[in-house]
Amino acid sequence: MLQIAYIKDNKEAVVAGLEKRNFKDAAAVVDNALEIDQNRRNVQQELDSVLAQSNAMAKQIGGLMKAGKKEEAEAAKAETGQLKAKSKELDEQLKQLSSELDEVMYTIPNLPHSSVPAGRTPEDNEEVFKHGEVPTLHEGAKPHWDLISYYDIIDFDLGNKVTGAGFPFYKGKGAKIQRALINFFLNEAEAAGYGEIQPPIMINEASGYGTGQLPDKEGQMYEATADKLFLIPTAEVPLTNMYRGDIIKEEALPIKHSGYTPCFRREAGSWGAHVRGLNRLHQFDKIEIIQIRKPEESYDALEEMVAHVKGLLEKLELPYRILRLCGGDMGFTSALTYDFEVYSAAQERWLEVSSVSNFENYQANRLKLRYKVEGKTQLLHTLNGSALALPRILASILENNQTAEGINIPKVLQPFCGFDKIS
RNA sequence: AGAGAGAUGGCAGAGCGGUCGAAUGCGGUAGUCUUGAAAACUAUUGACUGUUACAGGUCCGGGGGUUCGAAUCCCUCUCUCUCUGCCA
Repeated sequence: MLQIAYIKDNKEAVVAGLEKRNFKDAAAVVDNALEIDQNRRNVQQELDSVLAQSNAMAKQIGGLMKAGKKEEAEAAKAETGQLKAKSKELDEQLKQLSSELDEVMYTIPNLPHSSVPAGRTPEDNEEVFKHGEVPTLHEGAKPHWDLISYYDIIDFDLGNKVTGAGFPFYKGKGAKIQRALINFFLNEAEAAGYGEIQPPIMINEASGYGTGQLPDKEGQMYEATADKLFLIPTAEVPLTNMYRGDIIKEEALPIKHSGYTPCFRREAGSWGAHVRGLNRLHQFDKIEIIQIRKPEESYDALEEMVAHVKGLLEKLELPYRILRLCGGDMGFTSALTYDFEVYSAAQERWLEVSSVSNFENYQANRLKLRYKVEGKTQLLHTLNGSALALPRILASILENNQTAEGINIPKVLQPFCGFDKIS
């Protein structure tokens, strides 16, 4: 979340930033937060002075007891009753105000970076880069959902039977190409300096709050209610929460990790042609990369991550474009997001395969993730990106590389697969 | 899953109702000595909040209670360890 002190000092910029995001009633929400904060501080100060008084009294009584002056001690005791009542009352007010402030602060999204275009919908996103040729497909080319059943490599019906919609089985060469993609992506990440992590795929509530899935988006996660654990929607959650509450030593920076995990998303309320086949699943595999950076380095790190993802797509020989998301389309916690989209030739549309974001200190503030500069603790910046999510990559490989004789496997994947064609 | 023990500063570990934000050791930082390093010695070394600055306040796993006063007593939750059971 944002820091209230920052809002206090930069009120106008904050309101302007929120408006760029089309955040409703920005000025009123900000004013409300500042007012609650002011009240909170007033109560805090009053409470502090009451506590200071009773601490002093208690010490005095202690001294008197030691000196054996029983009567004086008893007299002093009698005086403390009022202070006690007062502090209890103030303490309750303080708790009330603090939780009110938290509630408001949790509803305020991150401020967009200056380069973020204004806008409301995906149409307002700005295309900043494009690469590769859209292939011309042979007569009778099919979308991937037809290809996978024709070649019997991914089975949705079986998934329906055993689990439910959106939980497919990968079979034979389908399973092998998954494994190949995972290895390829992890190796590439390792080579780019991202230390490989295999994190848990369930997280507790505190972690959900840390990266911003909670308190708002619990409906997006599968929950194991008996233990109050959640299946992760992305490896970002465990990878970033590794450092929750930490004060990082400066020499340990930058921190760079990769992690492969299955990801689970309930995707409540999505259906239709655009979510057919591999386009949207409840369980899918993804390699995530994250960075934890000093504030002044975070935008260079973002570019570095963008370059990494570009490299992956180019090695896979997929046509892609990069969008800078507009204020209205950006995630709640992000300051700047680049989406990567791969062209899917048979569906004749762009599919989002990666989202690379700088959260600046928005997540770090919730996480209390800091480092020390010249003796002072300062919030770090967190970044993450998909590198990459498998299903749509697989969809476009299948669609773009299909021929009348079968589907060609991209060269870089062949050593991992052990075959060069699905036929 | 059952029984027992425990949770204290970066780490180890004392404290078990009053001046304890917390002994001591290790580690870290700075200095003295040294050509340099090591050793030794000296000093310093937690976080949060707050103030222009000082002051003040909070934090000894989390939450609640008893008390004038709690790291210390009570309740509760969570976690860890040991033994037994089960198990990839």
